[in-house]
Amino acid sequence: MTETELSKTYVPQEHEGRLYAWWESQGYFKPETQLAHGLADPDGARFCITMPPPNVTGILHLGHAMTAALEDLMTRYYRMRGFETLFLPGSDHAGIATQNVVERELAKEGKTRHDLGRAAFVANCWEWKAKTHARITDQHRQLGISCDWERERFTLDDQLSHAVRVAFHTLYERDLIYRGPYMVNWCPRCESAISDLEVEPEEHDSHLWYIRYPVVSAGWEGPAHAWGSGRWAEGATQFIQMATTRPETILGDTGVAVHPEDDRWGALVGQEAILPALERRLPIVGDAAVEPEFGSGAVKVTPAHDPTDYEIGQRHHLPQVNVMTETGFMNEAAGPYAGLERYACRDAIVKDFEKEGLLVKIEAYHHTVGHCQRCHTVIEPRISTQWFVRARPLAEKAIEVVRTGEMRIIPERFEKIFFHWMENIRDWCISRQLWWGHRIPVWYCEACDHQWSAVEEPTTCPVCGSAGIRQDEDVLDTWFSSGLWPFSTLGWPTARSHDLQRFFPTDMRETGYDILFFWVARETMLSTELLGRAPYARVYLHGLIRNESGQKISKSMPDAWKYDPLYIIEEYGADALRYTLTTSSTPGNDMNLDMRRIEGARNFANKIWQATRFILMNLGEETVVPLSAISRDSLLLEDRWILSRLHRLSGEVLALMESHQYGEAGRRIRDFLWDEFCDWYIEATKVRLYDEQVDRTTPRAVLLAVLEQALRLLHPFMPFVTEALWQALPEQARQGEALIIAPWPLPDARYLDDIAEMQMAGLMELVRGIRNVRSEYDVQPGKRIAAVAAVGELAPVFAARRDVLVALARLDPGALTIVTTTDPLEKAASVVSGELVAYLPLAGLVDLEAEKVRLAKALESLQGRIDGSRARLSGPFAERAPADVVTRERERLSEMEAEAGQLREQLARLG
RNA sequence: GGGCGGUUAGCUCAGUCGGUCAGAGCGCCUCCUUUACACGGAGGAGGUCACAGGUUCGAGUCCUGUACCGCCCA
Repeated sequence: MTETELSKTYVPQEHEGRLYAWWESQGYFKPETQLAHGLADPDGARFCITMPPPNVTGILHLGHAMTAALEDLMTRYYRMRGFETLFLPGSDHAGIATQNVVERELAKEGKTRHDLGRAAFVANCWEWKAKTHARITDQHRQLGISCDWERERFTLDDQLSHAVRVAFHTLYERDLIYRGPYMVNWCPRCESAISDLEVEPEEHDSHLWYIRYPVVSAGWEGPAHAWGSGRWAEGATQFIQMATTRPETILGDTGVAVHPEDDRWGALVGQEAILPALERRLPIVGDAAVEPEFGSGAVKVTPAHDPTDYEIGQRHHLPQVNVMTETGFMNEAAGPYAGLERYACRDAIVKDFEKEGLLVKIEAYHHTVGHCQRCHTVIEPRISTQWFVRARPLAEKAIEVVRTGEMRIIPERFEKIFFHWMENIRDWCISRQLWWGHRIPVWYCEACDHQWSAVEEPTTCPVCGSAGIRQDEDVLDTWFSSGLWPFSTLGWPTARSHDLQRFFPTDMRETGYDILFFWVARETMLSTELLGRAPYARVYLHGLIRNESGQKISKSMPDAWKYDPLYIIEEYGADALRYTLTTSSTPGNDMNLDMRRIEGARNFANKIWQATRFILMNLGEETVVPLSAISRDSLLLEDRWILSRLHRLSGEVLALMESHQYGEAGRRIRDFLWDEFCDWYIEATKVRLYDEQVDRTTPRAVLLAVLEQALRLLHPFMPFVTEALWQALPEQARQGEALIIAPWPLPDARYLDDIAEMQMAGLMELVRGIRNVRSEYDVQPGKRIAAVAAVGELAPVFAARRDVLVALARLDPGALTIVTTTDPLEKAASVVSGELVAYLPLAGLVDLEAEKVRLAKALESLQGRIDGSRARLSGPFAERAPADVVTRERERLSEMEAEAGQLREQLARLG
């Protein structure tokens, strides 16, 4: 796979598809291939990431792209480092979400899942999964991720389902899973329980209804007239007043509670109120949980429909009366309101209270209401028999692995958040009244009532032998199966599975901080409990991606299409998107994605494309000589400089990658390639490349070597363009058959050259100064001008590279004098940089007055800095600051003083 | 109510042992179609690093408080 010619600009679409197909067909994404090529040692270091499985409900968004970009960045880095690397992809069945989507599709045909029956409905879900899964996979391929598709997993795969059963069974046997009737969060639309985490609190403007119930007294034993007659409470002499945000729950009231020491109501404790409409007798109880400050100081108690009331009810043995159906309608217990939808009932009951004179007032009230994360329906607290995981013992182990550092979270501050959540954890409701998912592996015997959990499908009751057994109808929370992901995907519970032994515990979990509790916490708890180890060594959390105005990107936004990863890839290329995502933010912080940054990244890809084109078209006819075959003596200043800079960069990038500072690493690589390699080194080599009289082998070798190594450094950030360019390089300039499996460039200290860097810095400073003066005097860009450079001990160095100076500063080669020192020239503009000076006798162009002003201004600003530096050095700084810092400051001062001296001299000359 | 994050050039963002750190990209101004690149090159303008204290020889960088924005938990 080689190319002979590069197109005029980089067109991502021409390369991405074919390169990805080629990589995949060559098996480069597989650890086995690395071993077969001798690129990794089966007993050596390894690196493994399991991909956070996307939901099969829809399409990938930028958050997924972020995850994919970062994971693949790490994967490619470690693969090149020679670690045996596995990036394992997969997807998630997303119980509620998928079921909702499929139900919505059915609803279009006017059907419900009950019309189809369980088996047919699940079959429908599988069809949906097949479609969306294909789309998601295609998107991941377009992003260019190098995951091992042959190891792809899905949470409902046989093996993973087996893992779920083993996990459930194990926890069940350890008494870490139990079943019972408790207050849960119920979604009336999903008709299922959901966990605490799946409830999203949201603020609402609502009302506080102040109502009153008549209290039984000597003169009034109860209503004598029908509810709705307007005379229901006639004759009552005493009322207890309270406030509620949910009038429909009145029908489930089984008591009234007041604070025992409340002045207003305390005396009523022990008496009874009559529940309007239903005429149930409600004991008035004293309970310290009642806040005397809130509302009227008395509260109605609805144990079956409110968590707090549930507690109060438990304390005072109040009955639990459920007045609603699973779908949020009032049931027969609601008496005259049975059959009404819960909010219709609210309106009706308020109206009736008003009619009966029991509505005291209505106040506007702002409060938070829980909503279903998946369908946004208002959650109804409900007593329901569900399965739970005892979270506390699991949480303790999860806390432990983070405390000991076995698992570290990046950024570190999330460890505190993790601890806080774990320390206050509540039992996890894991049963869902759905059809799409892992059915709970518990069976009940009709004959003897035995209940047991099993891994293998039983046919008879193990106690009485009856064949009359039935499996629990419910399915498990999706997060229960995804909580097993880092090991179920590697073969657990088969302990001797090769992948499990080789790759577990895994090395990295990359995901958004928004699912730290949902997923990372569950994975950690299940892994520590079931395998006794943290599931991974590191958790790297990225932030949320918003649009450039900081708004959360949602499907309903009119310009949502602009933030579709596929659209961005089509428009700018996958590399541009990936580079932007990996270099524009820091872990744990949200990011406002600005398309201009993506455009800049695209431009960068094109820039290195152009640089490579330039190099390739200047290689000449002769065979390319690799840098290793070039004598060190033939390296000139700029060669030594760029090689030194490259190896310094390699060292910095290595340190940054190892400390997970990927963004900074990517930016440094860009800065090197664009600002140093392209703007200075390539420009400097033109002197030699365009001269047939000189040695062109050396610059060609250096250009190729530096480019090749820089492409390797950049590859994890921009895999496609770097591979495309690398393939275009002559074989002598690269090792191996593909950049994706090329060795990671490690710094070589032999190339570090402080002297060359210092000398080149001087040359560059002088060139910048000359360009500046040219610009200020409006010298035509093409015009070559004369110069006298007085550069002290650098004179021989500059003299040796005078061609470079001439080319970069556009000097007249016949009129350049390089000397150690010289008297200032008259009628010349001067350039001063430290001790280096250049005089530009711009005949006819130099306005002496303007030049004086210009130099005086420069001197003034310099003098300010000199004064500051002197003041520091004469103060306590000189004694208290570290020696090297003081030394550096002294050097800086003397350099500035030298420069000031030069400026004064020149000013004096100008009069 | 508790906790956390953010506030750096017009815009989007970097700045991890406190000492050329005041930066990048885009935008803006001037010039340039020079045989890699106008998805470009050269030069330039632009910020009291939210505010107030404190620690220190020295603070965008550490501490305390305040304001505004946002998030999480209860």
